[in-house]
Amino acid sequence: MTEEKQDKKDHILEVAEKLFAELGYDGASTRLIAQEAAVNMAMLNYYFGGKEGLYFAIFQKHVSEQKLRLQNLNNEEISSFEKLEKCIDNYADKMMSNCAFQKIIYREMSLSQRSDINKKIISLISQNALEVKKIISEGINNGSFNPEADSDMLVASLFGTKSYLINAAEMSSLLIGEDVTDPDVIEKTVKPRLKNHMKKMFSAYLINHNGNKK
Amino acid sequence: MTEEKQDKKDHILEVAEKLFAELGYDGASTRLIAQEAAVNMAMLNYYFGGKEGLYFAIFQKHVSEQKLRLQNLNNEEISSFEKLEKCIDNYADKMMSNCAFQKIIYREMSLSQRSDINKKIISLISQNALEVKKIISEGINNGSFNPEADSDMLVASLFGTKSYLINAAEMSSLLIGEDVTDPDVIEKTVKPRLKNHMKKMFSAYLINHNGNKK
DNA sequence: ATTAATTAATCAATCGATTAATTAATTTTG
DNA sequence: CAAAATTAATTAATCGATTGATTAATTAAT
Repeated sequence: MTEEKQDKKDHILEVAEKLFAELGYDGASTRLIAQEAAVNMAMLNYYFGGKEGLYFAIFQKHVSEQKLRLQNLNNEEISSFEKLEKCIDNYADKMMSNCAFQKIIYREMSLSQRSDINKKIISLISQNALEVKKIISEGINNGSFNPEADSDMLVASLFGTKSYLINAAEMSSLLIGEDVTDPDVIEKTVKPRLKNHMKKMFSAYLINHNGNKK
Repeated sequence: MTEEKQDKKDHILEVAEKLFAELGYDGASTRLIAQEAAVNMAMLNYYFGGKEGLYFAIFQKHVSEQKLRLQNLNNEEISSFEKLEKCIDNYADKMMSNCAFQKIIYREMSLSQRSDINKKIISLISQNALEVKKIISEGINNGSFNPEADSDMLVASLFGTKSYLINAAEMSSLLIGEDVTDPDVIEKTVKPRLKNHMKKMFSAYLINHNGNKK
């Protein structure tokens, strides 16, 4: 029964995440979430203590999942650029599985409310961002990367490009000429193009930087 | 009196834009907007026909303002990269004046509601995005840009980097080590670094692309 | 005198949350 | 092991608060 109960909670979390991503925090009413998850509205409060608790639980889930992943990368003995390539692949690969959550995150981050949630987001995302920054800084320090490179802006470009593709999906679709919310298109078009683009561009800027005369 | 009335309407629009950016559409109640703008709540409906009308009016204002600006760029007889540099400067310079509106735009674009507003946004933003894409495509076609470059992804990187800095301001502040919502910091630090970063990176990738052996 | 602008009070609708009642599951006990 | 007792899970109905919008009355402008 504990397993069934957990399945039920997980199902609610899934439905809620999808609806929060589509409609926003206020737009996704508890009534709609309960209806869509086929549970009584009072169960949301019974399980999660309220709407905010449900919202929190979604973040908790992703935090714990992420902690498992984010460990044995920076230990490997490979070049700085190979590390960076792994980061690029990693974030591009999570494109589909994390799509809804990413929408929620960036939307929440752009709001000046719920500062407790905001702090949670920062501590969650900052791990990734600071890790990437560290890799770039290392590359600069050990002389393999362009010494003029701006590690902060590079992080902004890496994360910003992906978030633009996902959060501004309608614009991206217009640009690319295909529906970038279609899983097939993401897998066969967006992912490979994003990976290739980031690697080539970063490589040209960080490694083959022989055009700077000054 | 018509002038006074227009000033009043403009003032309401300013206050509303700020509050919508900070708190989101649902978070900014008409009561709060009216209070903050020091007008009676009923005036919002009297002037704009309702909350949605007020929201619409903000978009209308920016659309009409933009149409004035977006004309005599692509006519100039300068190199493709110089055009691209002008675009970079242009979007970086609008960073402060457009900050609140950009938050609203990207948040709205990531939501699956208000499709009428969404279309307005797409038609507004797509002009800029497609213009940049056109410049890059031209550069590729006339042989001055890296023929392997992905114009769509480059647009995503340009717009995505800026939107990351603004919409994920708390993350950016953590990265950079300064408060990127502070106008002084934007002017003296963020703007020049963003401009320099985008120009250098695009230059390395699009022009000095001699590291590709295949 | 007529229209426009502004106000305070109020409307119905929706929201998240809670209640009390009922059913299911689990534990205790004889 | 089975009946009773206790706890957990689930439901429908309802609560107060807040929302956007509207009204009727008042003031200002034409």
